[in-house]
Amino acid sequence: MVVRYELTDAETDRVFHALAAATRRDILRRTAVEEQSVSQLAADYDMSFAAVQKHVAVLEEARLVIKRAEGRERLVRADPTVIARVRALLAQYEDLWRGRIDRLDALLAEHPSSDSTERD
Amino acid sequence: MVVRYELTDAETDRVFHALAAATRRDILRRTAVEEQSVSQLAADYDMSFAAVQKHVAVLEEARLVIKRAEGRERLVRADPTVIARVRALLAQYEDLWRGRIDRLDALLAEHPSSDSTERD
DNA sequence: CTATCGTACAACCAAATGGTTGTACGATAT
DNA sequence: ATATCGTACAACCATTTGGTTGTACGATAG
Repeated sequence: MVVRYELTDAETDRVFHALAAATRRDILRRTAVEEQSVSQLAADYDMSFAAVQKHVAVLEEARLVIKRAEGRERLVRADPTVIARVRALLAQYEDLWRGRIDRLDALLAEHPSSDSTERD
Repeated sequence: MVVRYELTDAETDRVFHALAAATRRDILRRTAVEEQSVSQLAADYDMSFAAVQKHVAVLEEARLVIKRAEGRERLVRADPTVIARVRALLAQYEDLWRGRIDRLDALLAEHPSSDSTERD
């Protein structure tokens, strides 16, 4: 039995909110390709370092990126696990539309459930 | 050649923002299963009719739902096409992470492109 | 040791968000 | 004809968001 973590409503809110800004999506893309320090990221945007720092924090709270310390730098890298869960959630909406839903836990989609079986 | 509509940054912002609230995700689920009037939707939430109306408007502006008039009612139904595009976008982030990107248009992900080939 | 780099964080501000109530108006039911 | 239902929309308000600048502090370079 694979313990598949389900996102709560609040977590899902945070993830979609984090994805709802082009700068943050860009940061996600860049850190998906390669780990980047906050100042490396900040260098390419037309806003203050502190602003970029805040965008990274939003991504971090949504657990879309992970930050680790290396000397005085903070290296940011994308973590695809939450993205995968969100993709699965969106797929469920499409399945609902197609009338493809039969399993109860799919109907309960977003509502808290302890665990379920892996399929992906 | 399949004309595949790509979402602009602003459109993507709107879609993710629309998805970043549990009430709106619930409306999307309900209208994915069956067309619902605005007051049918509103009946089940602990907020004013006007508030629900606004949530529906946000979903509509993101083109996640379509509203049609039937007598004095406005019937809302989910439209899965934008969802599908967003799922594809998220899949690209995962692909970036896995180093699976080889085609140029995938690297340009979100940036405006006239058309591309269908694969889904 | 000192200067600087990378970061963290607080305070502040304008704009957007998410709720409310009130008014208006066409469609329907009596 | 009148009352009511379903909706639209404006005005208002508290909170959140997304930016700013300024200060502080550990890590590194000279």
